[in-house]
Amino acid sequence: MRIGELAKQADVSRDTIRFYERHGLICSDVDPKATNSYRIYPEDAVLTLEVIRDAQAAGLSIAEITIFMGQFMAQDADSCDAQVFLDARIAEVQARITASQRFLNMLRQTKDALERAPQDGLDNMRDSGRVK
Amino acid sequence: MRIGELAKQADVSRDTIRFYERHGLICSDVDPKATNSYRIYPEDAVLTLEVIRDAQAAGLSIAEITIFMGQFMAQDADSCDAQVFLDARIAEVQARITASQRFLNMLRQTKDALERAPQDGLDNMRDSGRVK
DNA sequence: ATAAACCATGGACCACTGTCAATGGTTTTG
DNA sequence: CAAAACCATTGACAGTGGTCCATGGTTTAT
Repeated sequence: MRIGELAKQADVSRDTIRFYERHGLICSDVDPKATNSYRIYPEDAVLTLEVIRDAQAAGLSIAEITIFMGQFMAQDADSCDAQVFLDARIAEVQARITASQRFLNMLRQTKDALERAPQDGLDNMRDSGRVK
Repeated sequence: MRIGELAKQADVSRDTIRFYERHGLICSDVDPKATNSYRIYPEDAVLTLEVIRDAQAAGLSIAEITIFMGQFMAQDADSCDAQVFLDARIAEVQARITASQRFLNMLRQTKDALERAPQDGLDNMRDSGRVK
């Protein structure tokens, strides 16, 4: 698959793919029996890009995702470092999900308060959704 | 409360507080009967900073959080715009949580695979956690 | 065969979210 | 009272995650 096709299937820009590749997130090679310098991407690059999207949504940096991909793909997983890394990421992502859900509740309460009293502000909501 | 105290209680840097204030996320005023130019923050600024943290974890930008704070606090909530805004944020945050949970599962599966076979890579996991 | 669409490379540029340093004033503390 | 700790303002700097443009080559469609 060439970059344009991959970009279309994964719904990211060509430049983003190249950016990821520069950072070691995805790989490609050149068709050895081709005269051009076009890069060929494996079919599962689409899946990889989807994982990257999820990982970013979960708050990981490009550098962290690169490490994760290495561990996910690796034959040579250094299990000690990997355990430490994975445990840290798991804890962080859990914390982020918890915080996100807390904030989601605030969004919903704000919306509800607004629906109940569209004309006179949110005063009816005061101290109803406060923590502690 | 002065900025240093707020920074300590909310566990953010003074500069970050000033940055947020410049962007309209928090407010302060000067003690009118004071000779200095020190800014005074209300007690609930600590809570505000906690909400900001959650909102950032949920993926909102500073600009979006500013809008949300305005709607949360506002007497003058323009309910039509606010509804649209809140619905969009709710959908986005839900999507991010879902993606984060998907990625969290990958992290856990990777960790489990590593624990089960620390020495010979992750090949035992191949095609076990794939979607579809 | 020629225009339109694609590709690679390199580097400049961008918005965002802070952080730091310099300068000069104020308060607190020993 | 003097040093240490605090404060405000300004503006420069930094890291992250891309995006855009120019140049020049290749493929595809008409």
